[in-house]
Amino acid sequence: MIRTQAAGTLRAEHIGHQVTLAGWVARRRDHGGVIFVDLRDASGVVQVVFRGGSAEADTAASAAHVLRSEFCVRIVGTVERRPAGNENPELPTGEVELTVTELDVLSESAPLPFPIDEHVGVGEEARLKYRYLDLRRSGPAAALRLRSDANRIARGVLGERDFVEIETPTLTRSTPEGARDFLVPVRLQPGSWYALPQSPQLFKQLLMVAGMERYYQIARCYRDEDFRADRQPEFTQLDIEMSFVTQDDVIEVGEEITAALWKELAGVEIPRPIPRITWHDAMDRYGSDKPDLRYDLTLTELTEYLRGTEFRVFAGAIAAGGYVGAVVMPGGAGQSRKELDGWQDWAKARGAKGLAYVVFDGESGAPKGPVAKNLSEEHLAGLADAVGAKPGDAVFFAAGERIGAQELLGAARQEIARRTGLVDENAWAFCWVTDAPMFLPVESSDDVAVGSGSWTAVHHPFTSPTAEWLDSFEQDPGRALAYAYDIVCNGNEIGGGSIRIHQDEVQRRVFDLLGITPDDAAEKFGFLLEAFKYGPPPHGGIAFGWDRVCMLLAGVDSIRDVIAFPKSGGGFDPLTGAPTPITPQQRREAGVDAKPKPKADPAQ
RNA sequence: GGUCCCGUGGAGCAGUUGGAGUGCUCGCCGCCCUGUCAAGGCGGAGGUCGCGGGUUCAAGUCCCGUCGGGACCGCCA
Repeated sequence: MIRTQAAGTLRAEHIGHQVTLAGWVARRRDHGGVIFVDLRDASGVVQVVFRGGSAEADTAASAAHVLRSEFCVRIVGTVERRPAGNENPELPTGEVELTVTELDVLSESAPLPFPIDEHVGVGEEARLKYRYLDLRRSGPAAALRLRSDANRIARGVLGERDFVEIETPTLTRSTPEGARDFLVPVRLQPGSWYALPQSPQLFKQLLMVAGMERYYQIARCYRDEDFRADRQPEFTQLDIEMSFVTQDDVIEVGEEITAALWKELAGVEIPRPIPRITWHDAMDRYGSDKPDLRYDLTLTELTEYLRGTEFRVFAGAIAAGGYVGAVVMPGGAGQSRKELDGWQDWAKARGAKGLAYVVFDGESGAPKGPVAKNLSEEHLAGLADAVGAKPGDAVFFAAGERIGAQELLGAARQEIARRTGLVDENAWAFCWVTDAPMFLPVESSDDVAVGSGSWTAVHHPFTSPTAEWLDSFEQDPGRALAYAYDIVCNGNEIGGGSIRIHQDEVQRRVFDLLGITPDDAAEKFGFLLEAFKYGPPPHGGIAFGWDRVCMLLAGVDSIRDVIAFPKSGGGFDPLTGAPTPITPQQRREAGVDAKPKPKADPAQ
């Protein structure tokens, strides 16, 4: 090593020691006769002092005048106690300083594109283009170190429980998650393409057939869909699969990992067991399959209460077998007309027709507003009680197809919480959402979901129905439930999984309902079905959205902050400039334009 | 594919109903300075106001288009 100590580790006990440090010039304070430099390395910062005195110290001091921000230097000196009154209690090393006898400039730094300074905000574009400089800052660096700790903790929990860490291919076939695939041309077989895995789903099931019994992997996954603050097309899962388990067993492991992470990295003891709510209850009460339970606000269904109303918006939904519901905005009656109109724009931006509302007068409690005029005396009289509103509150309504209307109210619930400060930013609220429906009706024609039936798998087509529905899911697919579960933290889905189908006959019936013919199935997942002929064990698993988990633990707003080199919205990497066009020769060699030769698929 | 917000020296921001010369803080360069720690003092350099078009006597400001970034919807566990 070219240094004897790490800068941030120097303490009073080192006083008198001659040490060699190496790091970067974080800041210099040149007083002419004495120069202070804050020397930073990965461990922290220590103040070094250039002062004349001896021949070599004079040489170092005069050389120090040319030091600039982020010069990389090696420094030899003596650790000394700072003069009385000059200690800096803000710094862990603030009791001491290094008096320099030798300075060696290892490399110089050009003027920086932005300051490497804790208290200066820098735009994300600049940060990502010079991410290596951004990561010299303590905040961004800490986020990556936290992620490393999370990996270590998860490996520890799983290792203790005899899980086997196994890597699976990234050049493979399409997997059944239902997102768009990234495709890779294959030079050796022009016209044929690999897909990058959307998850290791099929491989981890094969590993169960292989008798590994307990598998995990910190796996890179690829889905060619649009970006969000919590979504990149290239992301990481902590992927887990177990044999001979029930849903409760998987949930127990999931809680163990979650509890360990939050205990060590957030200093929080998560109360266990983590509460469970069924998917349908979550939709009914919170209008979301990933409810934020940091606040209490719930939805109220009014379908029965308002039956018989003449207000066309509600009557139409009820007549069509739909749903009418409401959510209260505490104190919402105090909003101006403009603010209430703003909610209409908010709803329209989400694709809704609008957001009907009634406000209750702050003193009389009398219902007011355009919708109130359309409701009968009776309906108005009992409304406040029905939805749990007090004088001074506002109530928003949604009507229409059940899930769609509930989701609108769920989004309104969140927005209400945000605007009225209901969210406790220091709270951690976890829950499991269980008993997800197996199927949803296929609506949009551009759905890339597998199969051509009128139903699509909510999770993926290998998800097992619950015991109650095992024999009967075909009879009422819309109500059939699956052993599928998500873990939710503060309104973020941080993980999800299911018990898989391991019986041939059940799998065939599910494919049948999804409109996947035996030929389709053989073509898409033939290798899996083949494997399942050879004594597949009952199995199930879970995958954590690792970027989101780290984002929450780091207390940041975007997964970009916990990814070393993230991409920006258009799939563009501001640092490398990827993606780039390819040369004609690359195009030729890659076989991008080649037609596949018809041939027998050896996987069948 | 859609909605909203942003784009002004290297960084972060201000710039009013369109009105003379685009301003501030930090950084950068030079000089001074022996106890600072987001050091201080003096001086200096650095700008196609993202780009293109339009309205106007006059555009950083208004309009249209376009590019880039961000948030959201669609899409996606």
